[in-house]
Amino acid sequence: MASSKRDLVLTCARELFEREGFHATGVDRILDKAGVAKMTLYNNFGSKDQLIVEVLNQSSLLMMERIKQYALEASNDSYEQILAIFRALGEWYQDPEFCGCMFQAAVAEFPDHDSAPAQAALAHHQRLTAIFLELCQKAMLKEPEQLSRKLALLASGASCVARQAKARTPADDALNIAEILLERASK
Amino acid sequence: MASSKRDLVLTCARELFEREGFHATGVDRILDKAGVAKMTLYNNFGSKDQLIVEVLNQSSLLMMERIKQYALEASNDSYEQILAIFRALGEWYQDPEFCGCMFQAAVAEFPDHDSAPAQAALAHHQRLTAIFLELCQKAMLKEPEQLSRKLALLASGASCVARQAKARTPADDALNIAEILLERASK
DNA sequence: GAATATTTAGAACGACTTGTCTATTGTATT
DNA sequence: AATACAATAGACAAGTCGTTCTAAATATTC
Repeated sequence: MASSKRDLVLTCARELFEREGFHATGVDRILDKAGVAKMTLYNNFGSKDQLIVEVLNQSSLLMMERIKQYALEASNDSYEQILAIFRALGEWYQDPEFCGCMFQAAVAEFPDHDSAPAQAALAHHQRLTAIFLELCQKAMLKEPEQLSRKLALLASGASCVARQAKARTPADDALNIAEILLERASK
Repeated sequence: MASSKRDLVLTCARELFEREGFHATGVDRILDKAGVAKMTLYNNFGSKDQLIVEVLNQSSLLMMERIKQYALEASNDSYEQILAIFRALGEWYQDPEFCGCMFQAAVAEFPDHDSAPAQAALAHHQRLTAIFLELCQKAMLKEPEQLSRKLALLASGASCVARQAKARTPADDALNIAEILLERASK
């Protein structure tokens, strides 16, 4: 299969970028992990920068799918689905593989606002906000735009704190705040 | 003055680290900006890593002083002082010099949890939480520990989102949530 | 003013980086 | 079986990085 090597590189790169950062992860380490020659990487992606962008885009779509699926499995009620997303965050933070949100790392490592990684991170946050917005509207909650922005802010904050403290406490706190916000927006 | 050169390097390094990141900022760029020879840096700090740590520690203390002072100038009431801190965040994000919270960048660029920069960032977050805790206790708010954790989470989340979107909206949203939380904890 | 530190500019070093080139091996497809 | 393509290992170039060293110039102290 032609694309299997490509996907392999993509996956290995994502794991290393997550764990050790983008700049700190050399191309050679990705190659070692993937067991692939250097030219296969450069033939498929052109450059490390482009590989980073593709990893970010793939990760965002993957994460969105997982979030949506998790919400659907948790409940049929949009209100409950929103809370389920925050419970999912708690489980994510408890995962020993968890090393913080990749997109927060991307904006930190590529501070130029116009850089492709920074824009990919912005797009990711907007996608997350859009998911919340859709659920807020379905649940007939008041001021859904502002509320979805707040929920996305809570998720970002929880991920940010969890990266430092490596506990589920931030997710619990965020969930608790989300419950309060939803309750107020429902009556 | 012996320490003036040292402080100059410290300040220039902080500005460059903030704007362009730690790894992306080479030692030579710091020297150019400070107008200082290479050996003055290495005689004063020993290494770039140590310079980073000192920059982080200095920045944290500086930020804490500013926050406390801002709160004191805003009001005599602890309750109002908490809200004033979130209003200060909004002004900070509007500053054209704002490039995101330095400590969030530090944990992203030094993912190793035991690294000195990561620990400095953790200490910074704990200091911020401690300030909130003190104010919550003075204001006689319910469950001050949990509440101060939540407030710190809000501040982190707002900084995180503001770095991407570069607007005061996240600060306004965080302030709004904080108002809700304080109201609930006061009655 | 002499002696002692400090600071300077700049060369040099070794380790690392991304990316390219080449020559060889493996693998499909016809 | 033969041709076309993909992938391999590894050397290589070119550049950047942090760090050290040296020798001259400057500042500080006695």
